[in-house]
This record gives sequence, structure tokens and C-alpha cells, in this order.
Amino acid sequence: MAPRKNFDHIPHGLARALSVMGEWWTPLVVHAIAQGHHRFEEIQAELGIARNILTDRLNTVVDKGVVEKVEYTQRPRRYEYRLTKAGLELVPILEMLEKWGNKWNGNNGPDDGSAGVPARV
Amino acid sequence: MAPRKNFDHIPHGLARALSVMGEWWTPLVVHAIAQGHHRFEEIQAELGIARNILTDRLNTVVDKGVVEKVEYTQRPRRYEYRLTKAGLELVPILEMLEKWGNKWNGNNGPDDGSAGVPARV
DNA sequence: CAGTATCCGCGGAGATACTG
DNA sequence: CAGTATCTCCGCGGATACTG
Repeated sequence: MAPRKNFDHIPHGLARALSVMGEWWTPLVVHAIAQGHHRFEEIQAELGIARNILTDRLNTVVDKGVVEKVEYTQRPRRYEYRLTKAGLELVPILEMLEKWGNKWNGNNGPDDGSAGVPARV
Repeated sequence: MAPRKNFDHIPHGLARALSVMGEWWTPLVVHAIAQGHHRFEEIQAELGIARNILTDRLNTVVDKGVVEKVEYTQRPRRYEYRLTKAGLELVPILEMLEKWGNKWNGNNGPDDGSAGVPARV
């Protein structure tokens, strides 16, 4: 059934948080914004995400209350994206995740060190 | 293209970590194991995940070096799943995520409080 | 009990072209 | 510059039946 599942029986906000993570671009977008990339093209260039998807993720993230649009000129209506409080609080978590990712680069090797996945990508 | 993307230009372990998160069941599986559910059926029952997907996620997670299979009887070869060091280090992060999810229950409401996503499902 | 095998739907993501 | 609109691909996930 893919996301949007019935998480009810899972007694965790984790599931809720993961409904955000389900779209794996979302945290990257949040991270990019946290890095100071506030405009559409900036984020797009930074991440190399498809434009339509970026629009979509931005909506998601605004919807979730993690990011808000701030008008920065109104002649041609232009917005930039800023983290909300919720978004800001997500950042350190993303950073921990990042550190974790760097440390165990997708693989730790149970005990021999040879082990699995040699960087799938 | 979905996961397995070319994350190379994204200078973060975050992307790496997210390749694990891409499958949104993965963290839930890790969490379930951390909770003390070490056997297939336990995890399956706990999460309500489809069996084939569970097999798949379990493989992913073993592959990533987050979980390891431990044989607990060899007459009928039976394994249980235990977190590796990498897996253990992931747990507190999941917990932060969980707290975050609980706090901002998928929405904070930019300023009105009515806002978005009222539990999509 | 612990998986494996099939079949299928949905939606996330990519590429690209177009608009204000 | 900041999106929107289309179209397609494909992998995640669900359901279910089968095997050791």
C-alpha cells in the first residue's frame, strides 16, 4: 500500500516522522534550506532534484509545517523557503543521521570488516 | 528514478543514511528489534508488515550492517535478528525522530493552527 | 515457525516542455 | 527566475499461496 498506511497500531511518533521521511527527498530539502539555500533554483541546483519533484516536496514540507514560504518580492510574487520551529528542530536530527551515515558508510562489517554493500551507488 | 540515485554530488552522509531510510519500513524494523522483537513472526506481528516485505527489509538491514542474523537453533536453521553496533547507534536517532514526530504531530500550523495534513489516512 | 514466490497497484521520482 | 504540466518508469509495499 505504500506510505499513507495505517500506522495506528504502531504506537510511535516514529511512524509519523517517517511519513515525512517516506519521501526521501524531503529531509534533503530541509537540510539544503538549513544550509542557507532558500530559493527554488538554489535548492534545485544544490540537490539536482527534478523541478516538479522539488515543487512537490516543498509543498509537502510546507504542508507538514516544517518549512514556510516567505514572500520576498511581490511584484512578481516570489517566495523563499524558511524553516519553521519544527523544521529547525529537525536539523540536529538530520545532522546526527548524517554523521551516522558517514561513520558507517552504509556498512560496518559484522566483525570481519569485509562485509556487504560496497556503496550501492 | 527513485532511490539508488546518484547521490554523488550531494556531499553528505545524509544521503547515505537516507538510502536506508528510503524504505520507510526499515527504521521501523530496526526500532522493533531494538524493542526486543528478534524473531521474524514477532516483528511481523508487531508491525503488521507484509511477510515478503519484511524478508526484504531484513535483508536490506542486514546488508547495510545494521542488523545481523544470529542462529539460535540449527536443527531447523533458525535465525533471530540483533542490532549491530551501527544499528545500536541508530536507535537514539530514531528515538529523537520519534519524539519530534510526537511533538509536531506531522503539523505545527504555520501560525493559525488549523493547517495541513489531518492524518492523510 | 520462518521464510520464498507471484502478482499487482500506487505513488515517488525523472525528463522535459511550457507559462507567468 | 519560479514554478506547472505531462508522461513514463520502477521500486516499495500489500495480499496471498506455497515450501522446508
